Amino acid sequence: MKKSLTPSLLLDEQLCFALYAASRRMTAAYRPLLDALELTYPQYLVMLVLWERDGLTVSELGERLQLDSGTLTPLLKRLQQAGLVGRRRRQSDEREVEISLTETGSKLRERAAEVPRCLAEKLCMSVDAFTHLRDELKKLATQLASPTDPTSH
Amino acid sequence: MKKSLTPSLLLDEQLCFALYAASRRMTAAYRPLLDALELTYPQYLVMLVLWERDGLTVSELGERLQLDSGTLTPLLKRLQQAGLVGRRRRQSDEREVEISLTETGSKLRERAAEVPRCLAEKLCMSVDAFTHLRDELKKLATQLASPTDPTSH
DNA sequence: GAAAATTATATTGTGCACAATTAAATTTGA
DNA sequence: TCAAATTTAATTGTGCACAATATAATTTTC
Repeated sequence: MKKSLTPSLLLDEQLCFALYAASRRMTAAYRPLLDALELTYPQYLVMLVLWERDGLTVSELGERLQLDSGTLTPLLKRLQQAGLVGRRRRQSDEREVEISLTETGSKLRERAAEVPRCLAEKLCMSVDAFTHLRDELKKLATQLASPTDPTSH
Repeated sequence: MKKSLTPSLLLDEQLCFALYAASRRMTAAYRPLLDALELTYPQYLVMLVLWERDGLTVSELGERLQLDSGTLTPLLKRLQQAGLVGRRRRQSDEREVEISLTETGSKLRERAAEVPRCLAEKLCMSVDAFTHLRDELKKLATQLASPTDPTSH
């Protein structure tokens, strides 16, 4: 069984494309469920973070989700427009903008609780396979995030 | 060792977020390499397809990459602007637009050959691990693409 | 305590993604 | 044959991503 050591340019052999395609499929699978909550997928992720810990700043949210202010600022303004979050400058440091759940935003969590359940059903995966794949992806992301280290060969 | 059977809303437990974050990291890892070729990541994917088989229509490219014409049309116009591809209506069916590599586009393949090599180096993964993760992601995408089947429980 | 450096968010611009609609060419079928 | 249905791209509009820059507040340093 030959294993190529010279990485090819064939689309179907690329890890990057499998990842890219799977990620878009995942977002598409969430879409009908999130439509019911009137959330986009990235907005849903922001809400997940806030449901865990309310009152984070924009940069704290960005650190958690690995998104910058150019993405988050307009997204958060849309969530504010939708009445799900409030935004106000911190007294202690006026540069920071604190994002807080409104009562509506807080209550949305109950309706969101079934979203992961619906997805899990669609996945038809064992808990072990789910956990393993998730952790492999986390390792991959960590590896990709590390600056190229020329000492490692 | 307890394994939760009730899917949680915690960000770090989500497969979807691990996938989303890893995919963006992967694109970010390609960016410096593709900048040298003056290609974006989706443009690179289109080139991979064309290097395998030239003269595909827009919809054939879309089928391969799972992208629609709203994404591909402007992207292909930019590749045309960059002198990498040509676009012309087919004589046999004027509805179809055939995308063909220019000589410049064709030659770019040689410079692109080192891109997967650079990435492979950064990944620090065995060929087996690489192949396994890639195939797991393909299976995941397939599973997510299937219409929800209520008979499956 | 004021200038310089740093930090945090916002703004601008480009390029995807994708839904929805439109337009044009081709195929089908009564 | 010719009207209806289908197919294929293109267009339009919204919402991310992210680089680059701007703006404003705070901290540091002298």
